[in-house]
Amino acid sequence: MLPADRRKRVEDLIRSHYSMKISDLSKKFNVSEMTIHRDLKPLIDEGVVIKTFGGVTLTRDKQSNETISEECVICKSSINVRMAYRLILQNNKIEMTCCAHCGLIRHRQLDSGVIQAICYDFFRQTTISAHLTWFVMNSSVHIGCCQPQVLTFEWKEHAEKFVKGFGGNVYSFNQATEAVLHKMSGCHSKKNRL
Amino acid sequence: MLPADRRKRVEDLIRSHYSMKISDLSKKFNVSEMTIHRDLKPLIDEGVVIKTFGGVTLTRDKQSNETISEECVICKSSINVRMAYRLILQNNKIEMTCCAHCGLIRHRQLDSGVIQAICYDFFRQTTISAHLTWFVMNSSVHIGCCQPQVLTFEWKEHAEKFVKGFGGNVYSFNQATEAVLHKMSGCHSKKNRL
DNA sequence: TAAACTATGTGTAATATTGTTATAAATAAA
DNA sequence: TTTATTTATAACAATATTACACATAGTTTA
Repeated sequence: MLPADRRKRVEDLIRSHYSMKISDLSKKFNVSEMTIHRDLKPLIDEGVVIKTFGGVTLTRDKQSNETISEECVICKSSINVRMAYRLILQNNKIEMTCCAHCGLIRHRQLDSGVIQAICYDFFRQTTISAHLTWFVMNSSVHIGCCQPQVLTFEWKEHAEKFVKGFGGNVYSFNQATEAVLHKMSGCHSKKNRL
Repeated sequence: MLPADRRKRVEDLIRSHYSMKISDLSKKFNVSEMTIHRDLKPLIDEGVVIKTFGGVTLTRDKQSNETISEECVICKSSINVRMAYRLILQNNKIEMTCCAHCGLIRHRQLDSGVIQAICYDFFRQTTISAHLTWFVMNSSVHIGCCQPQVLTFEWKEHAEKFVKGFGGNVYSFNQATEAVLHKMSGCHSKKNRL
């Protein structure tokens, strides 16, 4: 491998891993650690990485880089923003659940403690106030989040057409809350996520 | 072999391999390394390639690689990963388009330069090889990406049920490629994104 | 034919890369 | 704390690569 290619790949590796050990990079490319140190020199000068004892780290702010993976307050699984349900509380805190299923449960739990709740259109990912959202349950599509699955739509038309294709029922906010609680026989199944 | 032919082939080799070692080129064409250096001179002056110690590298790919650009290579809009279409190229580079619409166009452009292409299930966001994907066009749902809109599904059943609810047609990879090109009357509309 | 030009190879000095060593610094262990 | 281990840095040497000058062979042109 050409030196230039190795240097590029070293940089790519650090960028994708956030931090790397010098010894690992040395083994990976089958060169001495001194060579890795030398490969790193320009990146350090540019301010791209900083050296730690035994390794290198991206200088970029860790927070802004890593996906601050929050977990669902109900089922504790990691959250895919696309399906998320957000609850804005009286104490100005914001809670997030992995999907409308957990969201409706949490919403019912906190009840009047919730000032506002928002979810996202399943198709277009637009933001919708939960009270104006159309919920689809019992369809034949399984996204891989919680069961019974609850999908959210901004437009009733979309929800109804979805049901036409994939089965299930369309609910308003209040109907959906009741339906979820009714369906749940006391337990909450935590499924694998994407 | 005529010098001019060799020079052409040297350039082609670099273009297809992204980077090459001077020593390998020298052996391949049975000329001295000095001759290869001289063959490279005009390419360097043109800015097509740059020399690294022991080899040459394409300059343009370095650009697209350094600025890991998250914009669609076709329509230049920012990319929502959910809809993205990824093209893995022969030179190990990866290109990304904002949606299957742009993806199919790019795939057709590069043709055999594409080793593999992947897209994501519209519902579950699972990864699918483009050749095995089912494409839905002309449905009544508009996501806000490019028109004519192309949605991608892993399962034919999902695609068909989607069409049942939202109209449109289901296409295989080859059919979709043709359909997109046929629909496009020579222009590519750049639409607002989410 | 002779001059001019092109293509190519060779030799050499300058430069780049790399690994090894020794020494200093940082960290871990006692 | 002190000691041991690991890592970093600098200096050196070996090797690889490059750029340049020059020589040679072939081709074109007047």
